[in-house]
Amino acid sequence: MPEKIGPGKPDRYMQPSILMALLDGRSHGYELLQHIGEYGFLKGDAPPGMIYRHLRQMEEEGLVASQWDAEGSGPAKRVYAITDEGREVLDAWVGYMERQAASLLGFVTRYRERTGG
Amino acid sequence: MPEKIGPGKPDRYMQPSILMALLDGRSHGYELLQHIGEYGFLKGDAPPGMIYRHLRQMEEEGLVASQWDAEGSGPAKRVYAITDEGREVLDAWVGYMERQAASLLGFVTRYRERTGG
DNA sequence: TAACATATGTGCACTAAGCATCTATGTCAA
DNA sequence: TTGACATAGATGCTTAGTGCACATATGTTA
Repeated sequence: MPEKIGPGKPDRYMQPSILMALLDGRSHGYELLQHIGEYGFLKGDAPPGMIYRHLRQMEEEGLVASQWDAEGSGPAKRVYAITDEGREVLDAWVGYMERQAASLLGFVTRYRERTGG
Repeated sequence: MPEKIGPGKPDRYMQPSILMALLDGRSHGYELLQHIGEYGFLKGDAPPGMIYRHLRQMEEEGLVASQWDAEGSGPAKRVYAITDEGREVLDAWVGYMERQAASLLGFVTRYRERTGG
């Protein structure tokens, strides 16, 4: 399970961002697009194609579960919810992110000490 | 110049690690291999092929400069030194890493508040 | 002289990103 | 009533970067 997190995955943190957003309740791709930027890991908006691919891959891995929702206005939505396994993976991600933050701050400190800036 | 740093580059931070190590003085690939793990961004050792490719690409970009050193024991080494441009890029990296650490800690805090753990 | 450590590289398969594009559906205004 | 627009989901293609195995060369030492 811990092989699912951490590098070599890039530092956009799409997966934990999606899982985190789903902690607040079920949602669908198009809606998630507009919220996962809040965490500060994306420059602009996430490319739309990206999030759908992530969601489907995460469903294959059992981290989220989806069902179609044709209610409401507009076209049908594929609505996702986080699973117990998703919660575990998110927890592991948070641990990794904490360690990563510590490494980053250590690096920054080391640099400032050397350059006196 | 700021396009050279940040995502989509992965979070192994090879480039800033190499530049940082070269702040302490000129060095060569094989030696750098054994030191850049100290910063905490690599699981085990960096794959040897990786570092040589990075060094040559960084030389193309003008961040480091090399010359052959046949002195001393063992085979000749290609010894690298950081350039002024390399120093600027490292400085930009450090700024990026500081912001990244802040985002990470923000994410972690948000998670802990939600889950109470 | 064969094994080993040092030192630098190349080749290939795989993954993920980035971007453009495509499909479909519902809404609303001219 | 049809054409524009917003919503929603998905695919195709190119490129970048990784990971791993392997190749090459030189000096040291048993």
